[in-house]
Amino acid sequence: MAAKKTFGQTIRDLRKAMTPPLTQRELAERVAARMREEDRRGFDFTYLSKIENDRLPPPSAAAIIALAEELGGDRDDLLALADKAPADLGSEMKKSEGARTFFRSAVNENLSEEEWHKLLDSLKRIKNRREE
Amino acid sequence: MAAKKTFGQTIRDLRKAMTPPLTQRELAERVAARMREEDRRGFDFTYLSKIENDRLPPPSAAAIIALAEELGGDRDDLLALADKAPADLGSEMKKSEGARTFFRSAVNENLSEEEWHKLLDSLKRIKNRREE
DNA sequence: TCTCGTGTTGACTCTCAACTCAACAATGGC
DNA sequence: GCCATTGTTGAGTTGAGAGTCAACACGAGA
Repeated sequence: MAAKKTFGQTIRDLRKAMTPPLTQRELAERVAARMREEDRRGFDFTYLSKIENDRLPPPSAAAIIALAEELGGDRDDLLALADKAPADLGSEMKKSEGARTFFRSAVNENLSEEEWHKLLDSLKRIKNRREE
Repeated sequence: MAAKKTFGQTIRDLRKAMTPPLTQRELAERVAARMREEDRRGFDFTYLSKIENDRLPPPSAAAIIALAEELGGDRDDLLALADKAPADLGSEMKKSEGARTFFRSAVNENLSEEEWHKLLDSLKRIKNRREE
């Protein structure tokens, strides 16, 4: 099994794999432009440099999503690499009573990996039903 | 349907319903004692006062749990009232790859209340299957 | 009336995440 | 050799969350 790439390495590889390759300045500029529409935070190329070298932890979820969009990477994969799950949970839980109830029950049940997998299947079925 | 009590009102009512009723100073002191074992933060009675009057948002999850324990309230109910994720959700996410994957997908799908409800049904079915 | 216990308030502090800024180093074309 | 582009680094900033502290208000009893 190949050693898992770090978040920073992954971003750097994606950036260089673009045609044409982007510089840190270009990428950071584009990500910043995307982010300013949704969020109030910026994204400086020097920050990107540190992230690519894993000298700082991965950026905010908003920044990761903007990166994924600019680089054509998979947004979920990048979020997972950055271990950002609990952050997004908060906002979803605020919006949705159903989400709160569900997660409280799920955690209380102490599910196994297999059972989480079954739930994921249920989710996929719900999603497909919607798209029909 | 009775109007939902705020977090602050709920805490105040629980505090006064104790036998004997606690003062803000007493309760805050006990909560602080409990918290210092787990956490590094304190809990001042003037902070409690503001919380009971809903002049500040509910405290940290650790403080809410300590409050629930001192007051004999239901910990998950209080957490839900405060719009906080269940306390152990964070650790659940760290432990379980399946939980992370499921959660990421669920949040990205932006589910409706009804869809969350369907998921809860799936969860119940899984749980029942286990108990047979 | 004094003061004790209890509750309230405004201003301040502390910490952390998520960045920004100024300066400098390395590399490659001219 | 010069300088333009690209990347790196340490120090500093900013905003939000989670409280703390000093001071004051108010009613009940001695």
